[in-house]
Amino acid sequence: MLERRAGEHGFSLIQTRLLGVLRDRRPTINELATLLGLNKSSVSGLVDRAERRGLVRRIPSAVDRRSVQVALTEDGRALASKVSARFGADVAAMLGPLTAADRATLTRLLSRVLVEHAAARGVDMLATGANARAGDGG
Amino acid sequence: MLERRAGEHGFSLIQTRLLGVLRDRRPTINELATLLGLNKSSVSGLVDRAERRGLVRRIPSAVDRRSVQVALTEDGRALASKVSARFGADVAAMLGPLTAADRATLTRLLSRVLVEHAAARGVDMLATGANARAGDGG
DNA sequence: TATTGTTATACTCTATAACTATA
DNA sequence: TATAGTTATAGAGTATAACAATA
Repeated sequence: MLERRAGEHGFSLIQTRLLGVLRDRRPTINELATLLGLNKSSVSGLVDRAERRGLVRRIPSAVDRRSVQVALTEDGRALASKVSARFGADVAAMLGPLTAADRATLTRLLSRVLVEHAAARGVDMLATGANARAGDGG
Repeated sequence: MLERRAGEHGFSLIQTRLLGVLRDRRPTINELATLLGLNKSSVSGLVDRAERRGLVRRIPSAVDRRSVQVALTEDGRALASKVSARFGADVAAMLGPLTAADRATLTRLLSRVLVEHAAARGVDMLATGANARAGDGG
């Protein structure tokens, strides 16, 4: 569903993940590669294409002249918010048939599965707040 | 997780979906395009690459000489089974932390959400048996 | 005329390896 | 020497449009 919503705005799942990751970070290319699980050269091209569309920009690092920081533009932030909101509405609609009590149960069980799955891989989802955001690539 | 398991055997998610779809069907290129949600020219290339690896073969249709049927080879079937089994084990391990009762509850609630979501799009999951198979592209 | 599948073309996405600028 | 990022290259995956063969 996220991919379909992104497609409505003419961009891909990985571009959506890029925008999502940048909503609360200003990472370097290397950090982005780790966050997205990609090679740094892949990220370089990804950022090129997003920059060409005016969604992100490269900011030279003040402390290390080899390095750049990648940040959302206003257009990029607006697009990320719109796609995220629509995706959230999709999920809400999908859960509509359940009673409120069943939705609460489902949320509790799934959260536990996901948190423990992440913990088994050394990621503390409760600490980062990643569990509260949709489409952030985490 | 499915993509990661597929990657262990050197192939992609879409190739895995192709093999999964072919486990109980022998569709034409056009039918595959509908099943996978792709353009027929994309499917033509997809089948080319799978055929080059010996995983599928093209069988000329007996009734329409324009048409071909795509079928798994023995190698393709073995690979599909192996990836499917590993993915099933991944899911089982992920649900391990839950009690048996919680697993049953989660299964019941998720099944209902998915079945109704499919029904809203005109797909009867209970009739096709698609709900009983992992990695079949449905 | 219409349909099936392939091919030509163009673009995104991905990785590896080589490169540059800086550290 | 080591690291950050880019570029060259190669390949998969995708769509559109044009095409050949068949219906």
